[in-house]
Amino acid sequence: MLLAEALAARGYKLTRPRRAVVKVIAAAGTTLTPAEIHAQAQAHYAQTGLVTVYRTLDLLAECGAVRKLHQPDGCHSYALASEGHAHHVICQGCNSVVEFDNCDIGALLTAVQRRTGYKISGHWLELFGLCPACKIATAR
Amino acid sequence: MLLAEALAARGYKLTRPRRAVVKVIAAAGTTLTPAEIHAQAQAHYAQTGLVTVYRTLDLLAECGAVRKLHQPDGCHSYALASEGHAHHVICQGCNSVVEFDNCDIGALLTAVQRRTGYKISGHWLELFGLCPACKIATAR
DNA sequence: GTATTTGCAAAATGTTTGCAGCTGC
DNA sequence: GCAGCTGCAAACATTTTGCAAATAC
Repeated sequence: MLLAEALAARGYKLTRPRRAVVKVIAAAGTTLTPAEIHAQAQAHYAQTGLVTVYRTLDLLAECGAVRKLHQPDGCHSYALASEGHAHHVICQGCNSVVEFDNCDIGALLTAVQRRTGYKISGHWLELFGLCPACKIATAR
Repeated sequence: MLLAEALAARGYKLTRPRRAVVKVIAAAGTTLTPAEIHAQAQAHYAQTGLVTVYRTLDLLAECGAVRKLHQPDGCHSYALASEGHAHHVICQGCNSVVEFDNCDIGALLTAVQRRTGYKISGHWLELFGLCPACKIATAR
């Protein structure tokens, strides 16, 4: 389990509630809110507290193992993030997420830098749409 | 004042607090939180209530005249948005924003659609960096 | 004149903090 | 054994709602 290793590698203890949170996120394949993670984590370890979920999410985000996503209806969900630079595509039907890493917007960045005079150091890109399953369901 | 017209065109009344909010946003050139807007709006119309700021922001966002921005440290700020499809570049030094509209990521979208099988219907892109002034200030 | 809009107070929601006890290493 | 971690309760911040009074048109 990569997430767990990410924590251990940084000297964080692998406690039962952390394991539970990590399991839930790793297994999900969808965006999850802290409350959802909390509810599901209790299946793995019943005493898991919501506060610990928040704290663990902070930790995982800091390690880059998880990313906070920003959806039209709010900014309260998280998803697994793999190593390196990647972005997410989110299904608006079922919240499933997949990552993609071929984000070549270098030319765009250069153009914007020239036009605005800003020195651009980071960007944030998210795509929305329908996953194959929801695409079919909607077509009916 | 374009913002005000956007409201009037949709049959909304142009009340004093709404004018105040609109003035603040139009004059800002930076991202603003509801609380900041509220504070500044009171210079134009002292009784402006925070609740009305929230309601006016909803209205303006619905008209597309204003957009909610998502920054690393939170998702509580708004900025003026011009007509049509555009994105924002935000200065991490002073929160100034400028828009750009040459967002040609069509090739990227096609590639991601092919690779993931998702039907992509929207995207969200924001750039972060330093404005010319902050760039100079930082260089010292 | 009337429907819309307002501000206030209160409620709801989401997140963080303080702290005594528990647990992984 | 001890630092780090936990859950609880309470604090906190932000946003929403109910409602009577005020206002734009």
